[in-house]
Amino acid sequence: MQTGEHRYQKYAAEKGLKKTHQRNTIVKILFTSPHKHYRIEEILEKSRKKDPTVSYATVYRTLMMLLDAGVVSQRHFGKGQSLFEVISDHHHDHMICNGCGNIVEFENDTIEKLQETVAKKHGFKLINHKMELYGQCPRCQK
Amino acid sequence: MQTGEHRYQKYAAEKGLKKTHQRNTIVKILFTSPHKHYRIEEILEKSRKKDPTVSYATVYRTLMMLLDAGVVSQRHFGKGQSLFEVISDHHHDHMICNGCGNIVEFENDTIEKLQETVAKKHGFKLINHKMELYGQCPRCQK
DNA sequence: TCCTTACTTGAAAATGACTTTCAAATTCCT
DNA sequence: AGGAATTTGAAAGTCATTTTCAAGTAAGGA
Repeated sequence: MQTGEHRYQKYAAEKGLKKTHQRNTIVKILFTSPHKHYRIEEILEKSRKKDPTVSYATVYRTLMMLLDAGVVSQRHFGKGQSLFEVISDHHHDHMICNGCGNIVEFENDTIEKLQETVAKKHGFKLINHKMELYGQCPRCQK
Repeated sequence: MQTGEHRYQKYAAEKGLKKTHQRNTIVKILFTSPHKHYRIEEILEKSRKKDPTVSYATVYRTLMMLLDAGVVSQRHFGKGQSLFEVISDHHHDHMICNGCGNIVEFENDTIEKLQETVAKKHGFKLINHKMELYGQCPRCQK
């Protein structure tokens, strides 16, 4: 199995990317707290605590690079900014609370299989999918 | 069963909306060719053929009104402009071709039920969901 | 029909979230 | 150290909406 860090290193070597303090800082932040959905601004803030010279543009560019490297994925839940998350080994979908915005990850193999079935029925070759459930979390139901 | 036209009329009456030529034109276009996914620009063009005074702002505002009235829904497939479609009586999800951008609608009750199960397992009250399958349509696979 | 008031409209300016540009600063190979 | 190739931050540019505002209509009453 390959970790995201691993994949990033390989990608950087292949592309001949130079090691810069800013990029290291940003990447490290992503890898040391995975399983979270970050806005660009959030990553920028965290990065600046370690290296005040990091700019929005560099966070943005680093994220684009990591997307291309297949290390992170980008999501748009509802409106507003998009969120980035480090891709882990297990695929999952999201359930979002309309109230507090909290995001729960889940996986359901049966649904995955049915999606494949639906695609086949229409002659599609399924590449990827997006499934988001919106509702009220237990706390926000009161 | 209530048609979209019906729901719009009711909403307009409740809100005391005035009948204007522009709004009538826009709404009629939506209702006379349902089951399609329109960009704002597309609706604007079609409207202008019937009434050249229709502006982008009015199409936009009419769409927002219809969204609020529960007559149309708004979608963002990938990047770019969002699409609007008249809500029909049967719920459905979408399968989009990465090649030609063609959109196929489908429904799958089993998946719907499983989504409900997932939500319940996490204590969520499910309000709505988004499911999009991306892939290659038969034609684009060659 | 004529008023009056509230609702609408079109054009243009404003907004929000990215994206790209460009000159200055770094990295890294020799 | 020297120099070419990358990177960077700040600022300008894009794109798709969203809002503003002054002028233009419906619609209910006089």
